[in-house]
Amino acid sequence: MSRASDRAYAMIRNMILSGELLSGAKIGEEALAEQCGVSRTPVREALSRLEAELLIRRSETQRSFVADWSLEDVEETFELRGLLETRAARRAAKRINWGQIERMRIHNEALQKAVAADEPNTQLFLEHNHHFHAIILEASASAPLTSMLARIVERPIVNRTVQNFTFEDLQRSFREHGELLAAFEQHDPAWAEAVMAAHIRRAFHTYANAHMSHRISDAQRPSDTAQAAE
Amino acid sequence: MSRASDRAYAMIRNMILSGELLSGAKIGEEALAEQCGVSRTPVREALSRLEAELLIRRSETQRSFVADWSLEDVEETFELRGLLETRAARRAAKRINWGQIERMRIHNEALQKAVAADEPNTQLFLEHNHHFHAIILEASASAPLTSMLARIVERPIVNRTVQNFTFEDLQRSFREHGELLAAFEQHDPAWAEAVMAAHIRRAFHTYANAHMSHRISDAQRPSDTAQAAE
DNA sequence: TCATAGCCTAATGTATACAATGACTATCGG
DNA sequence: CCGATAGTCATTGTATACATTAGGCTATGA
Repeated sequence: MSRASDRAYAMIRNMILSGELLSGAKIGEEALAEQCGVSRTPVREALSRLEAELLIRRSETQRSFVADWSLEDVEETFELRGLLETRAARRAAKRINWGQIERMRIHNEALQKAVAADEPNTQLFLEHNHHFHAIILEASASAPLTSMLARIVERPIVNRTVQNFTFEDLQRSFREHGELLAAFEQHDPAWAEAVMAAHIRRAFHTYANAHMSHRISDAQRPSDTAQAAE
Repeated sequence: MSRASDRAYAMIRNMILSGELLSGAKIGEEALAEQCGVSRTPVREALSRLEAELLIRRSETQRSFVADWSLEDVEETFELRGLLETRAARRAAKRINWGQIERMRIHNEALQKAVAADEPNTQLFLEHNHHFHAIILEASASAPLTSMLARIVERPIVNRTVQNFTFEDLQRSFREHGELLAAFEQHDPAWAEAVMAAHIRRAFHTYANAHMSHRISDAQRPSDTAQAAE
């Protein structure tokens, strides 16, 4: 992959998710290029990607702004994600093989260890969580579905959500993954679908609750959360 | 909007959909730039968009190829589109206002006139069809949903499909739109959803049938559209 | 004092030149 | 004769300079 444009993408996304760039703030290509230490060309490419992920909004005249997500937008996004991941789970349940299940199991255990340690490693949790869900997509064997879920919005939202997870939330996530695995072992599409639906719906409520209570403190502290690029 | 990159986008998409560029064919930026009469910069932007729409596939090493869609991929895409448009219809039924319904009605009548004339104007049909569905999205009042449906795949597929529509197909499409309007007038989400689901499902079968019967003749004639000299 | 028009500034769109990287080929050694 | 390696060619990635366009600011007139 291209080094400069990826760095730019990661840095800008980081700025947005960490709150360094406020919602609705105007974004200048030149300024970003300087901050990222690259030219405008890769910055423009990064902005395109971020726009596709809905992290950036463009005015009629092509000026870029940080997208301002209402809670309704976030809920709708969760529901769309639910729609698609649910479908992926159903397809995967029919097609998944032993090797894939085993890989999922490994990631799920690693994911639990990451947060069970004395010092929970959220970053590592996200890493394994991502792989876990990626294998489901792989097993769903649908290029259009994969492309849709891979590109749009989901991950930023997931990441933001997990920042707000408590220890119990993380444990519950781990258990729900276990149930998914059971459904996959049985190759039971209906079960897998249902578990996935609940999994994502719960995540939304966790997000919503945390969002409500943290909203004020978020505005006050400039945020220290680091974000991993792909 | 940017003139050059839009032209490039339109031209390249056209080449792909018309079959001038064969499935799996390698795409060179330089060559395309020359054909489109623009520099590589807007071509690169166009390729990004086309990649997001899954009309172009990129190798691990970033070389571009025309995507080769299996019938299964197309079906899956139709189902995903159905999932999303169905949802949009449901939301729209609750929120749509009289003005929007009226605009839809106008487009639907124009759309019928376009193909009822002595010489059916498919292009015009598509234009009004697009507006008709765009108003539903507008009425659904969901930014994430709109973005998802607007960007990904749908339109190219729709266009390819309509190429295969017979006169009766087009008339039926018109009538189904009418039924959608009735559901919207009643603000009946369940009805709107059901009609939309049927509308899209029928479109898929029309596509599939036409695809089947044309497949052989397609394979036999080596494509009468010349490949550009290099 | 307010509104409008024109200029000026700043930001985006495009072209081109250059750098880096992958692919292909030819030659040399086994 | 086959395979591997190195060198060359083609293609993509990045930077920069230039064109174009939107938006704001100021000045002038009513």
